[in-house]
Amino acid sequence: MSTTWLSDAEQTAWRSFITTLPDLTAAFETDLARHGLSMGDYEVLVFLSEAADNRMRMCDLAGGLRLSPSGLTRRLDGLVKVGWVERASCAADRRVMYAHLTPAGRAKMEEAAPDHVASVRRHFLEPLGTAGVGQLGELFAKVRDHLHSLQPV
Amino acid sequence: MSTTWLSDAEQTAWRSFITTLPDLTAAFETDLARHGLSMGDYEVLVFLSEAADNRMRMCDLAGGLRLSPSGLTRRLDGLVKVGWVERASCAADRRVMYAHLTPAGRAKMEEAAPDHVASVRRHFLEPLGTAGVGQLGELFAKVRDHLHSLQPV
DNA sequence: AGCCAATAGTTGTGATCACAATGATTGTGT
DNA sequence: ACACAATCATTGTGATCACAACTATTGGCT
Repeated sequence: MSTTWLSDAEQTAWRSFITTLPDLTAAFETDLARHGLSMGDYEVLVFLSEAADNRMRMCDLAGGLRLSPSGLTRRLDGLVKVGWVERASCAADRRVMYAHLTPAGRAKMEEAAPDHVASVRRHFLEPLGTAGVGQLGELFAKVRDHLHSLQPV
Repeated sequence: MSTTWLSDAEQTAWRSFITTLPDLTAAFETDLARHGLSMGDYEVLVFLSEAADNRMRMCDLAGGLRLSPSGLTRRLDGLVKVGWVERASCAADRRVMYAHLTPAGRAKMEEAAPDHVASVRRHFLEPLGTAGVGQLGELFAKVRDHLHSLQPV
């Protein structure tokens, strides 16, 4: 039925989703803060650590992180200041700046990653259960595909 | 298995979840912006419209919205400025300020709500399918209960 | 070659939010 | 009655982010 309102089942599902999200991300942020990292910082390190040569162009990184160009510029400022990332210009295209993970950045990343994984497991995956994890993956894959089909990247 | 890393199934589930979320909320924000509302504003109106006498104490509202007291104060400033909410002091306890939904605020809320519901349905519930909606509700209810059992409100 | 649109990154500005400090009021314990 | 802790809301300050404007560079088109 496609009325203007939600059915009871839809209502409870939507509410449990939308009310749980802030608490869930707050739990992740709190756990990561013990390493002096925000989730935003951590995700930058993850992207760079998985990239070829531990570096990415700013625009690609911004796209992957769903950050605006200016947002990434300022986020990187912080990471550069503490020495986990450095900027490197590109000889082939002088418009381009690379964000490059430093050894210190990689060390910080490897220090924090196990705790973060444990945090995700403890606050999220574990309560879902093995079957629930599989369901969750399928559900959000559907949502993602639907979003991308409407608003192609 | 509780290793330091995620299994493939966990990995794909977690990634599809964490990468879809920003796009999903962006879709909701975009749709709501057609009414001049942010999701934050909209949720304030929802809470007040469902409260007794269309009003709530600031501290209760902040708790419900998962906002800090200062965050709510500033968010309310904006809503008061456009006339959708007004502040009212409490005779019984003069520390307390009520946030009170105005008729204009209720009208704005009733104008935007059907579109927002349609947005939620279109971007989220519909791709999930009927069975998926039920699964989602159960999954996040488990996560919520787990979070609250660890960090009681 | 030369013009011009497209791309890459930064900076100015304003919005949103949290933390800490402050002021005002309430309630509790003695 | 009175002191003191707790509660409620706001303000000062700083962090994060997006949008718009800007500079620099590149690549396509004539």
